[in-house]
Amino acid sequence: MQASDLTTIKRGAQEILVEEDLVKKLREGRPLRVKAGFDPTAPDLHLGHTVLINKLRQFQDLGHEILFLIGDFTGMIGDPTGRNATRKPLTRDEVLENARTYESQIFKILDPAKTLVVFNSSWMSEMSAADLIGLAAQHTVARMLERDDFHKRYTSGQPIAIHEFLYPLVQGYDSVALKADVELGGTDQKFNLLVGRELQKHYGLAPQVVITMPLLEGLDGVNKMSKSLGNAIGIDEPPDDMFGKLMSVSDELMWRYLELLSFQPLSTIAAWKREVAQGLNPRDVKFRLAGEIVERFHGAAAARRAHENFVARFQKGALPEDIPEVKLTSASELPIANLLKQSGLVESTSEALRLISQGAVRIDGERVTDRALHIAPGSSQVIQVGKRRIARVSVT
RNA sequence: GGAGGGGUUCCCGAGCGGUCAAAGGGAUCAGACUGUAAAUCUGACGGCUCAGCCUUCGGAGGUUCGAAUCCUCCCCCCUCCA
Repeated sequence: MQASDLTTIKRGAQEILVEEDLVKKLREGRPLRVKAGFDPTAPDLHLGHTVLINKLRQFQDLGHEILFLIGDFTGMIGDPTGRNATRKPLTRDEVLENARTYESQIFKILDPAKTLVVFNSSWMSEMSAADLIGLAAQHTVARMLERDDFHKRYTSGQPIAIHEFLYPLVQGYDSVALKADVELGGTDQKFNLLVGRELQKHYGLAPQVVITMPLLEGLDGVNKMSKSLGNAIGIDEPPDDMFGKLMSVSDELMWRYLELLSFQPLSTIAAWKREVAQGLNPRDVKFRLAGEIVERFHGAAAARRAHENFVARFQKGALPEDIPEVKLTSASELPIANLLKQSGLVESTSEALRLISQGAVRIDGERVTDRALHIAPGSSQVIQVGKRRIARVSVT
């Protein structure tokens, strides 16, 4: 083991439990079995998820073996206490379909040759009721209640279904079945990851090292990145959107993104920090960040084009290259507010009128000031609403 | 099974008979500025055939000139006791 290996592993990690164990395992000089578990639900990965995947990638680069575990067993049972009552158990086919989607997404970061995708149903569905009860006997209710969310729910009187206690045990048992040396997870997974350690000891294995990764903040810089909060950057997003969203990250948050998302060495990032302190525009560092990330998911050419488009559009105010075309039909003259709504540029005529009075609407570059403006059929023009909504609208 | 508390506009959360399309905060959007879709400041933020009108405060009825606010029934969530 090289001293630098440990530095690489520690980068960005929230916690390593227990670091001495990790050092010991690394010293053995064999490829370690590094596990990370994922839901079998339809993956729609965003950059927040890639923090963990990047860490897996670093392990690969150091010669270790990745066990990409898909938790299909629990997914196929379904979780009746889930907030969403309509949440249905997934079928075998859906799980396989989702697994394929995972692969297509994660292999933009991971090396397929060093990644083993495994399903926990392959050992869990073999388990008998007696085995399961035996597994459950390895843990006590009091210890389960130590988990923060269980504790909160219990003390505030919210229900906890029995099977919810089983989920951490199943996840922990996965580590037993896989003989994992290391397991990675988000900080929110700490408890479950530690259960894996306990269970491995019970089953006579060396306990895995637990590494927790921080949850990446979303574009707002406050909440964790999540699709439902609308502050996420999806890894399948078009290059221009991805680039623009990364540019919209605040100057402070940019450094966090660099630490957790960039593959640039920490020494390089430190050098950039010094440059900014000496007067370099933080925007230019953000360009580097945005360029690297877009390149990772879309390739170098797309990254270059996204950069050029961004400069043209937001620094020079040019129109984007691909303006969506909208065709409307109308027998008579169309009030501007209705035209905006029908073209999908705004959600309601009320919003349209509001935006016009705020000076946000432009037709062929000319600001619209007349709320009552009518557009005659047979015309075609480029309409902008704010900086980012734009369409070529023709009325026939 | 018994006793309480609560369901308000995207979210949190005020309001408790008229002045309520409903305070305040968050999110979002726009404008200004700029170094960028950073930061900051200002404004907007239910819908419509838009200086007017229509529909919202868990659901259905009712009282009243007038209800998010009062009454009745119903649905849902939570707490305590059993």
